Amino acid sequence: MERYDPLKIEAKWQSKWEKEKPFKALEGKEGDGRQKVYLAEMFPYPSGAGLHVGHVRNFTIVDVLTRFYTQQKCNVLRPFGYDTFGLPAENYAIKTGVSPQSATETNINNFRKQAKRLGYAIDWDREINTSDPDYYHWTQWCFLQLFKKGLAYQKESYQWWCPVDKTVLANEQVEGGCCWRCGHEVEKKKMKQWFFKITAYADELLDEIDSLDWPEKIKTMQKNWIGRSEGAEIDFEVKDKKENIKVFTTRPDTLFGATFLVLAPEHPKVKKLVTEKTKSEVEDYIKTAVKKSEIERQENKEKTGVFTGSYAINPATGEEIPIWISDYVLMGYGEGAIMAVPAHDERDFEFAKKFDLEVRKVIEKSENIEDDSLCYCGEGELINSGKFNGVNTADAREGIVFWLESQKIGKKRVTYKMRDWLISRQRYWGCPIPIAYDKNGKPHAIPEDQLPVVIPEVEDYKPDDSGRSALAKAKDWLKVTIDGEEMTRETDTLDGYACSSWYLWRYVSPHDKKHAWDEKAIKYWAPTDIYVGADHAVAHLLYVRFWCKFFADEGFLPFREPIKKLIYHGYINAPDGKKMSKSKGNVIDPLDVINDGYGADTLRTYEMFIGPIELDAAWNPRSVGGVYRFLNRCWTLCFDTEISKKANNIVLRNKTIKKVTDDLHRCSFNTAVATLMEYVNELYKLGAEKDDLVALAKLLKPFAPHLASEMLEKLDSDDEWPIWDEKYLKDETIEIIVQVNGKLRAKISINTDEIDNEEKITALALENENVKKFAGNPKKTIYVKKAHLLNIVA
RNA sequence: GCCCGAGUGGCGGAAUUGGUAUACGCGUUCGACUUAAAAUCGAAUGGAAUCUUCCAUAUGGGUUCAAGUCCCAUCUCGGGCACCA
Repeated sequence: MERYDPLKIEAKWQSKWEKEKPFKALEGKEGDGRQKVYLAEMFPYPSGAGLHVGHVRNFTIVDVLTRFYTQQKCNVLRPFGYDTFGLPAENYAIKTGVSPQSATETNINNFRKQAKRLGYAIDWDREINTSDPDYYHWTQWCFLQLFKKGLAYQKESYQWWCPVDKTVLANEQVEGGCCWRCGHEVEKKKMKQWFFKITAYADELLDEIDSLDWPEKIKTMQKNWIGRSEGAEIDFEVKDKKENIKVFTTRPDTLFGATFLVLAPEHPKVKKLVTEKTKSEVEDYIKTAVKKSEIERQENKEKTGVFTGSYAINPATGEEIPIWISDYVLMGYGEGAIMAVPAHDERDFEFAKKFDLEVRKVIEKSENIEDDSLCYCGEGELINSGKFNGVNTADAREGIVFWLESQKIGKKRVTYKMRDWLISRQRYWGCPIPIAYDKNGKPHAIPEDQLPVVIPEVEDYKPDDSGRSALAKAKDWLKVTIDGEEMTRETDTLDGYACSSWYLWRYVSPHDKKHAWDEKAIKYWAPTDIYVGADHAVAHLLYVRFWCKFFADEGFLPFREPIKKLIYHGYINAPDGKKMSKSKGNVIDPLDVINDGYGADTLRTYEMFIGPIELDAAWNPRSVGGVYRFLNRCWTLCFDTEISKKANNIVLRNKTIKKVTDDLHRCSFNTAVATLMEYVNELYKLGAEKDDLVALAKLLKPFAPHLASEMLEKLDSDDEWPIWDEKYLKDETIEIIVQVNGKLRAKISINTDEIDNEEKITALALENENVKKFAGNPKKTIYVKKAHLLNIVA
């Protein structure tokens, strides 16, 4: 018998697949009558290091499902692409002078080669690359649609700025006060920047989350990120000035307890509130507050602030209350101003204590609540609140807002934590924003027939502190004529997340020269049925939903949610349980595992067996060997004719088919592999007939496609997914579990057709010696047919 | 601080709807084959008592005929958010 030689058979099948392209999605009539299934992974950033084991987990999940549905004769779309814009290629260019264009090409070629070495069932004719002008042409087109509708707009404001990468960052890209790419502390810088108005879809993004077949964890994270809260907007008149201050509060019921106002240091009205006496102190405070980094703010939550010198009138009490400024009030949320109710808000309480401001209690908590703190934030009955005395807080929230509305000094208001999406980047290696400015600095869209705006070649990729990208150095490129008028191009590029916000739709018609996506193809294939990834819970996965809703509104997409089912898998860590990293030297290279002789089938099957898909897992080299032994046993079973002998395993076979099929439907890959291992172990003991081996090869194919193909060839069989027959799922006899008071005391065997004969089963159980010992005096019996179990209560 | 998860042998984990806890794999031990080793095949493997029993699913309580699974409290770990008014 020939030995199992994975490297040899994998080369054979891979070259066959390369030639015959069996994974091409069927188009037109060919696909008729078949169920369409559109699967994708979050496409990779092709780094110079090549595939890592995390990619392999990601791609293999998609591959197992792709093959599972393909074997069921579905019409499957499983494309592949590369997310190529970004800092690493640009930083590499700055360091080495190798252009990002050329480094990207090298890396893509390597990624493609490695993905092919893993035997993935990819439709290679649909490859996309976000830095290809044929692709970003349409990213720019998407931008222009948003621009036309006012959903891409410019705003001058304080933004996160990374002093190392010399670019602004979105809120989602600042992690713990540091740049998500280089880890350096970020600063605030006042700049005019481009934004996408994602907040226009806040409610819909929130409301439709519950309908998605996504992990709860991700749904909760998105809900928290959107952070909807209901409350009121209230006008406070400024004493002796023709000015008023709007505040947002979720607790209008506490209005009578508002003893001062606090404005964010960046609040535009601060200038008008200062007096000769307070001016210099206020200006100093603003200067330090703006300079303060996020880290400093987090580390030191001690309240700081200054009095502006002005007073406002509390509309409920008519009293004068001082107006302060403090950095604990954030400009980006609500109105950037609050009414402080120190008796019923922790933060206001701290501030009042520090600056010796009045604390006025307006809520009496009910007696059964144990809370001795001076600041009570719960519910209760109003006191010191004029005509609202005695009203409970929940009713008062309605009542006071109603009163404010009648006085025209306030109204109901909903706010969100989510901000608009900052998309300008002062970097070279990104999609140019298709905008030009006229002499007055007014932005104009580059006409659609002049797209794509191609990235110009430059000599020096280095960004600087000018706040403009290296594109500004391409002097000729900067000039553009629109409608006969000479203009200057925008030099910012788009956040990479913009490029990945629509690629799932490009895949349906990747070579379309006239449209971002083809109308017919999108109707047939999209939305994506299963999307697999390990990151981007809020950023990418929220942006795709936002663009989907926008393009649905514009009539370009016939659906409002882009991803039906999301599989969010865990990371693979080093054998020591720590994150793999070059500096720690604990990186497992998947290509090494293959080339060490294990082959791609073992690697794939191992990563599916490593543990539940949603959890992190640690690499275990010995377990890789265990999976290799399993595949070896499959080989032996099929090719060693001495072991294969006539046997009757029809029940075992049908049970296995059902279990593996069910497990794949619920994405329980580790137990599917375990079931196949059990099956093989049983066949070793019982002997196998041809049908057993055919079933094995077909069920194994999603995990180990090369080996399974070799087996199917030898067995002269197609690969159509096997179907179990209900009538073969039952053995002739059934084991009944007999418990006494819930404890196992005996097992009795009956004929399967006696399963409903509770009387006989009970009688048999009570005859059992061991049962008699424990249940001499049975009170009642409970028979659970479904569980094959009889419990005797004694 | 707030919001989610999770805690099962020496290890990774299984138990899908409340119904035989520890599937499968690793490791370990023994045996077969071999001059020998590797590979392969077979057997055993939660703990304690020792022949069928007791104790075990982070800890303490509860509901139930029956709890890893449900409820309450506590501890530990992981993730997310973090002055969002």
